[in-house]
Amino acid sequence: MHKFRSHTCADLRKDNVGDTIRLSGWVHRVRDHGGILFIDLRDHYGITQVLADPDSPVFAEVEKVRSEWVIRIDGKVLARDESLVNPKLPTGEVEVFITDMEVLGAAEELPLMVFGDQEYPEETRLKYRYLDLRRERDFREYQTPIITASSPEGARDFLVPSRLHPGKFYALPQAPQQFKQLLMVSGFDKYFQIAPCFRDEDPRSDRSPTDFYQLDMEMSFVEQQEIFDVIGPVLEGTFAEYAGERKVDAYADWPQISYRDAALWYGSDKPDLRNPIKMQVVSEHFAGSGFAIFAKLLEQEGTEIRAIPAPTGGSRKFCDRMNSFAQKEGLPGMGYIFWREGADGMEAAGPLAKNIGPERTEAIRQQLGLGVGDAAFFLGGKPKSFQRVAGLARDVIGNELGLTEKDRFAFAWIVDFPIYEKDEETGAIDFEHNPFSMPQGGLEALNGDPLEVLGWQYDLACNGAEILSGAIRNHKPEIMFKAFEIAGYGEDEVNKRFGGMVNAFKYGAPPHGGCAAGIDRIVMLLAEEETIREVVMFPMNQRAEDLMMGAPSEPMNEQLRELHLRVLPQE
RNA sequence: GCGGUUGUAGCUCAGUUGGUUAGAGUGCCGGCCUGUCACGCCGGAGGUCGCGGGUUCGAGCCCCGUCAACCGCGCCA
Repeated sequence: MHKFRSHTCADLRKDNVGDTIRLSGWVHRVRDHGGILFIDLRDHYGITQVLADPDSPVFAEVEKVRSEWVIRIDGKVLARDESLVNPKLPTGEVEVFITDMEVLGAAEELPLMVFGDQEYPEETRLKYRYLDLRRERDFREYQTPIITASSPEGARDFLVPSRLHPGKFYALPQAPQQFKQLLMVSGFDKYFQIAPCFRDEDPRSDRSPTDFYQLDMEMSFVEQQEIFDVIGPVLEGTFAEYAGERKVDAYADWPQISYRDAALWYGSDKPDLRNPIKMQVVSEHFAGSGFAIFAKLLEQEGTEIRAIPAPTGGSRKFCDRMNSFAQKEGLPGMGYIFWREGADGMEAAGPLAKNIGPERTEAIRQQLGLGVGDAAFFLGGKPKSFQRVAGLARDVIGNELGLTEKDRFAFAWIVDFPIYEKDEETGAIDFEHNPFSMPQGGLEALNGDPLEVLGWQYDLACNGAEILSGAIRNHKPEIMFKAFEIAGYGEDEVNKRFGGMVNAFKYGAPPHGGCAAGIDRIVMLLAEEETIREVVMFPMNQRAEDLMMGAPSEPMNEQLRELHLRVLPQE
């Protein structure tokens, strides 16, 4: 017989009754009745109830077993009496009478219970990840990080010192970006990879601090829409596969929204379209009105008043709560109007309505299409100053009023991103996203106002998260040099940083484009988890530390000597 | 780098207005129990209240500092 098992803990059925078998696994749960003792024995595949009584030659040893010990048992498969069948277990019609037992691995008192639904703080779960992982089942695929080569992408590199070239460093690739573009230049036409990406940036709850995976693809001789038509159905199918009862919007219905419109309507470049609220510009109703704060504001250049309609939000309590929400987020406040049933029919309430008078208030109501029981919130200033908070407020309003649909995956392509942005403090022009995108209008467009130039560049948003981004690439060296020049990088600098790729473009590069989807983030959405750590096998904590392995750690002196490195003491 | 929240038994948590010996559940140890499947019943052990300082007759609770975890901003596809 096999040293550890003849069957897994999910195998045994009525057909096996009478068989002598061998199982190995973890002690999931012990129920000791004195004269009879039950153990739920667990392995990766399932659970089988095994038992012993004083007739078993190893009864005394079985009594000593505790949770999470690893044991091997030999025994005889018995049918359970009909009244004793456990319908919760696939193996519930049988049980195994223990005739021999070996302790393969005892366990100390556990810092974290594998059994049950008790929740544990993340620090505990990460430090004892191997125990935490025992609590989950049904894994189908495993991934571990793979270190490959280097490629600058805009984020901070992870550096790896070179032993053979003292003073030089490798870097881990932030994305396979340049390599896949080089493959297009080679003529391979279509490429995909599930690619590890390494970035040394400060963590967020939805962003792994060191490495993550992308479903990466690239195609030659295509335009933006063709890329959508390839990756869209793949993602729709992927979501549908794992969505269960939840609704997945059909690819054909995914809207394409310009970056500018997304900012205006949703206050975000990754809008959650499960929420039906769409913001609108209502400046005209406040210009020269009796509400001095907004009226004065509008005299400055580049300012706007925007409204967030809130159907069914028409109570003072709710409106005040949203106002203090805005204040908590650092704005002076958020004005509001709400409409209620008055003595002579509908009346508008709230301080704003009094200030601007009934005619302007009514014009706003009509523009926003609101009625009795509804409310609207107003934010003013330069859009950049309040847009983010407006987007957050839209989320909160949608959720609190129950307007945002649950159990649905809603997608939106965000297109027409500007290529450049202006630094508010220094006034310098820099790339808004990565520098590899083709400007709409080509070289000619770069001769005008850089801030007006849009790129063939796009994201895909799902339920308020960015799950994919991509572009038609800039494959023409002369356009590339010009694009970098506008951002303040000379030819030398471009050659130094992206020389390999720019050089390749000189030898017959096809037009090409592609995208990369964030796999970890997609899994996070499907699993409805709030943090990326829940869907990563061995995650780092919020400070980019591996609590289980104790990484990062100090190197040994000999390692440093070999690498010709010396560590400077911290300031 | 900045801001917020949290830190009490192995683990998850409660702890009132500052007042006697800091509690519960679970786990652990001992006893009882032959049909449980979150088994049940009885008993017991287990505490640097994150750490340091201060206020007070008296601090888990108030104040200051510090450390750690998490969340957010800056940063970043």
